[in-house]
Amino acid sequence: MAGAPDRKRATLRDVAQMAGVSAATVSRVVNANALVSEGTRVRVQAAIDALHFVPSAAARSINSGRTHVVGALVPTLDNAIFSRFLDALEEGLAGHGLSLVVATTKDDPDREAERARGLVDIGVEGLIVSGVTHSPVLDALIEKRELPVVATSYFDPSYHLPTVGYDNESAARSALGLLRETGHQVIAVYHGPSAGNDRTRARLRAFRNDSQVEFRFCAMPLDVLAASNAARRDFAEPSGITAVLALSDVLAQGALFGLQTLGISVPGEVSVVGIDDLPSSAATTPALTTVRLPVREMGQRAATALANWVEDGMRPSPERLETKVMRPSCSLAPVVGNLLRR
Amino acid sequence: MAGAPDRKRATLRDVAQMAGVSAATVSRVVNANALVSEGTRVRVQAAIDALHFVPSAAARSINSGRTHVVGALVPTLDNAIFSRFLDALEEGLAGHGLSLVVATTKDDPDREAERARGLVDIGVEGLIVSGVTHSPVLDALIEKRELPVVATSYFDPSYHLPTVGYDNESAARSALGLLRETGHQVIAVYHGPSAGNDRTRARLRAFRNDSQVEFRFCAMPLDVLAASNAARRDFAEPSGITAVLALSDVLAQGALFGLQTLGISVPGEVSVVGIDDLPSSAATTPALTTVRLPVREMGQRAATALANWVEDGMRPSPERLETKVMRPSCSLAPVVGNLLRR
DNA sequence: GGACGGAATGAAACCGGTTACATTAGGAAT
DNA sequence: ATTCCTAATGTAACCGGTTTCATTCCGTCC
Repeated sequence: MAGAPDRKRATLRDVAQMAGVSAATVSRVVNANALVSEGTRVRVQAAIDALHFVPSAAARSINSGRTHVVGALVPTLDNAIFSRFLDALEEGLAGHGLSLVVATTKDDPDREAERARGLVDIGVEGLIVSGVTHSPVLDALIEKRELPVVATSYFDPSYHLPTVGYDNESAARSALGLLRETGHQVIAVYHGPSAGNDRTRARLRAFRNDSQVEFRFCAMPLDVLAASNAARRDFAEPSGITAVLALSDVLAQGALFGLQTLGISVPGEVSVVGIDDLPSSAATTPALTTVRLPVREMGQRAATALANWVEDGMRPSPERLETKVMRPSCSLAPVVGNLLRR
Repeated sequence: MAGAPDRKRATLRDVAQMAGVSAATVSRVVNANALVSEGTRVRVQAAIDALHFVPSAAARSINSGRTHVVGALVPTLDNAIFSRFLDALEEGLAGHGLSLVVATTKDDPDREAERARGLVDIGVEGLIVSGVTHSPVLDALIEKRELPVVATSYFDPSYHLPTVGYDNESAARSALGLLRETGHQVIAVYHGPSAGNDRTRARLRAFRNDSQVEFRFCAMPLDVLAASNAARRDFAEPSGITAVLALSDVLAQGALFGLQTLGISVPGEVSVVGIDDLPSSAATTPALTTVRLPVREMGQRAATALANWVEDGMRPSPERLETKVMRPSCSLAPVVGNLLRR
């Protein structure tokens, strides 16, 4: 509304001059320091308002050495499991007075390192990363700055950074266990890209050396339609497969939808098991049998761990979060039933 | 691994001293300035490496006046529609050399204002907000700092901030139009909380003053299970309702799942229409009829608009993004069919 | 051999705050 | 009235970079 006079933003000294006091006094007023008389405070505040003065964050942090910002590197936001995690993480960090900068890596270690460099350049005080496989460039950067970094979605107490997460292999083994107990012998394993994603690779390790069960591995993009199409392909004609084990719920839901399109009953004819436990997995018909990954809790724990490290220099201990089988019988049936039908 | 000698982080002058040069020269080396001899450069670089020197972001931005950080205020990350938007936004901003800080508002204007204050305190150069209804505190803050702010998920060229978004009322009207054309006269409208959410309120305006159709409004938390339960309640016994119009796909999916649980055929007996077009909405059986909101594009456009404003001072013009009816016949059927059955 | 020009470097001011320390004034205590 | 203490405020250094301008050194040209 005003003309063009105030081109540059007002500084603390501008305010001081207008109020007829010293810079120190203005600083005191801004920081609610008690040692300012009421009269002065009012006068200074008037000048602050008149000049639209807002203190510079950069100038502040140059003194305190703090930015109150931490960064998170996640594969993508376009997957409910990460966004839930971030939702909890953001909330937890805010509770500690920290802000969260996000950067997506698309599961590419080089891109991750590049983004991490960007985050460090803007002054993050700590970092959240996913998994334990990272570019040497990133490791060097972390070491160079002695940057507090917490690795999530993975539990490995021997890793050189503290991990806050679950055991991916064991989660997959839980899912597999359900299928074995109920007699399934030919299982389609649906999973997302494993290159650049050590969580997926860890889950895949649950299927090594198994002489009793035959696995049909099927990699696909991590999206519902891809899994639906895969199921439509795999079950178009009899194949002997009696179950789909999806390494993430997005794919399990897709498989379920694809089977429904084919008119194949779940769990009557084919069993479906997932990993994640997305909110929507409880609502499908039938509800999905899945292994719950406690991502909300992981977000809170990671927030606290990183916040304490950043604020008090307390390097956190690794934390293992328990996974849990949800709705074990909803989309899962003994194989006898399936065999009878197909 | 080293002992405890280097407690404080190395500064530019530490490097200068070790390399036996002036601070200015170190600065030149760090910034790849051409006017440094090869020998000096090597010597300085060695000192930088030895001391693990990383320049301070704060000290940098105090000179440039730039932080290269912008903030986004969204209701929640725990909804695919926002996280997709942020995914695109983050990517777009990164392309302009800007980092993104996220803060969640839970649709509470006070919390929004408080978080905005936090973002300004850490030095964001611009802001992305959702909708056009904000706390006066936030408006004052924006005006005071002359902060570039783009409002999204809403289109209103008369709003005092530039909007990049779609017309919510018209999106809801499109959905309603589909149901009217096919003869539905008693429609359940499922929607999330409208307090603090002007997008929802705008969508609800599409249902005013309609003498031909009877609406049964039903507010619920924005989550699949809530909608599933609502449907199970509403359709447990004949009610005359022939269609569910959900103001967001999460609820439409929930309604679909709930109906399936009851054994009610969609669209044979009841039609379901949503708004959003989540990726998973294309995969359900039947696929959901829905009004697509171009949130990815909105993220890109908002990123460009804000980036140009921040970088070049070019205040963007409002941008209207088109919504589009998707899969008009999948979960929608003429009412004759429904009437015959119920 | 002296003047000139450009490359390499340094000294110091500066950015916008914070803060340790000095100074002043006014009231209480003696 | 003198002394002492404290509240209120100012002065100036400082944080860690960037940048302007001055300076030095050297090769070149006349």
